[in-house]
Amino acid sequence: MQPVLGFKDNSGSFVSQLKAFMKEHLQGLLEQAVNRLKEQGDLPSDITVSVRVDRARDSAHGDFATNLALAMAKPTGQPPRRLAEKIVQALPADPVVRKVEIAGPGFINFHIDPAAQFQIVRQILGQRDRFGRSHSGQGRRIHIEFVSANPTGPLHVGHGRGAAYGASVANLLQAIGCQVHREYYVNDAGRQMDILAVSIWIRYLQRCGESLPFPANGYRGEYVIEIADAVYAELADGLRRPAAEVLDGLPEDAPDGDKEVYIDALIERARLLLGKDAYDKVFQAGLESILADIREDLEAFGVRYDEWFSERRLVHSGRVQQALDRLREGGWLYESEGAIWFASSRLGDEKDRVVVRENGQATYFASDIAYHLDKLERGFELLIDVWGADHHGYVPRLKAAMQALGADPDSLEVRLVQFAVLYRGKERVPMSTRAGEFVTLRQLREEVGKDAARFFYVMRKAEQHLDFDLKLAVSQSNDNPVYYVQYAHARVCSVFRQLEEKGWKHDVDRGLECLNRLTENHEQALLTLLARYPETVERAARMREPHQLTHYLRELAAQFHTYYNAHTFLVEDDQLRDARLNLIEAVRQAIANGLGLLDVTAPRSM
RNA sequence: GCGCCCGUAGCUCAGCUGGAUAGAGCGCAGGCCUCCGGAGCCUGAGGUCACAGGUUCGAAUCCUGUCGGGCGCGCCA
Repeated sequence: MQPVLGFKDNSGSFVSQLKAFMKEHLQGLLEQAVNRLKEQGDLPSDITVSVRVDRARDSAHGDFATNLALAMAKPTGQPPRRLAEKIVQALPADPVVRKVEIAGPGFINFHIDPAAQFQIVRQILGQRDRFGRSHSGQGRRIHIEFVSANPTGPLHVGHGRGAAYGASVANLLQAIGCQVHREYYVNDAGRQMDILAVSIWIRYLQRCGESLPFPANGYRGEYVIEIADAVYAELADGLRRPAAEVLDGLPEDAPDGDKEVYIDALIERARLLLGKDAYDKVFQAGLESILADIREDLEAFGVRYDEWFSERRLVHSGRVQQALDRLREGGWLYESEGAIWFASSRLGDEKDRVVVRENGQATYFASDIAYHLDKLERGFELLIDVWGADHHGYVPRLKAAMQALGADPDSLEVRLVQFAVLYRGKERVPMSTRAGEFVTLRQLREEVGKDAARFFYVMRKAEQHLDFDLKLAVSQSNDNPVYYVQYAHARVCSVFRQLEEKGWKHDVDRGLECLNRLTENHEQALLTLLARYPETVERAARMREPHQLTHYLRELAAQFHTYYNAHTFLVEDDQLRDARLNLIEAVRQAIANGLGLLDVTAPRSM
């Protein structure tokens, strides 16, 4: 492997490409300086400091800066500027560091040798699609669960953000060398599924010609009718029962009665009249059809899972019972008012929670505890759950459960995603989930396309409310960030097509040898920006903030467009030309890699 | 009432876990340009970082309180 930077580390071997972040290199130098001062007795040997190097915001402050001296001033009782002087004196000589300055209250500013900046181009062209990936995650096994919408209907736009966010975070973690397991928890065991089954059956009966009302609490979507039709096509009148028998003696439905009581009674009636096998057939038809739809939808959205985990399987395997037993052994369960409670308030929750209802049925929370225990037992070190922000009240109880089961509460990390509000220009798009008239994720995708949807969804911090402008997302203008970034990529490709038309050839090696021809301000700016890509991926992954990557890509694209407008790449001077082509090819590669992590395509032409 | 999240330029938002003169895009004002790919480029105005205290060398960032907005607070999932 060719060294990226021409410096050597302590052991005298070349610093490997993957570790060759300038920041880390400077940190190393500073640590050496501190150690040297400790040996000399200029610093107390028991002092521990974490050396941090940041990029300078202002180029007048050089390229990198550290506040080390400021941070050490207090513990050592020495004035920061004096400390800074000592540190600078103790700093080992290094070829890439051109100048070190002390500024302001005691900052140490590093000026990097411009020649070292060129090496990023060599690195990118060498690493190609591996550029920006690292091993800092050390193969840590991470489980990430996201979307996990009930399979009672198609995904809507509210799920879209969780999907885009979860998938991007998963990609980022994988990029820094974590072993990531993506999972969808299929809630196929709860009462909601029975409501779906019964909704389908009623539609089916209507299809058969029975005249009976649709339950107020049933699922009203068009898809329910389609599933009912499919059942009818397969079984004809096989599941038909007279309306009078179905409705006989049922309690009053809303508005006069209680719709919850009514639907539960209707479920019981369906079970009774159909028998277990036939009822399961309807249930299964609904589940399979909707799950298939969700899968296909997500697939087209660029989201893939390693596993679709069935709640029903979990329940049938006895895992819920096991989890409850374990809690009981730990003394966390007690009985009250006929129900069994988990004493979560002892672990920070605001009140205790029911795990087994008065009617003997385990709650959703109980199976969720079992599910998370199962994840841990599968050997994952970190569990990341991505939830809608409306579920935030649920976090303390699940954390409490983790703790009661003997797990480190930090092994569960819940990421809350705020809702997105859709706009068309200035106009807000109405989204009423209740009436079944919601905007589906599929509709969104059809309107703005997968790429724009994925990008827009993660453009903001997850905990920030998102205004999603559909009109902007489809516009072919520089105001549209996706278009702007993709366009930069296509533009590079276009330059290479132009090159061919002119009958010239791109000599990469010659370009690499002539990188020092890249002396323009625009070129220098691009080089520093490119060098920031790996750090950006690293930080975005560590902080679970894909929006940092979208912002970076926008910046890189903007810088490229500026460069494009200021300078001609296809010049007669072939050395300069090849150097510039290498630079823009590096830009293209960084954009392609970044977009790839967001599952957004990088088009060669638009 | 309690809890979680948010409050930064006219608008939409960044701000690298406490650093130097708080940034970008759009919009606005002025001036150039027609170039490899669709209009671009440069300059400028615009801020009490919601408010008030506190922590310290140093706060948009951390702590407390107040105000404003969003969302939760089931033996639903």
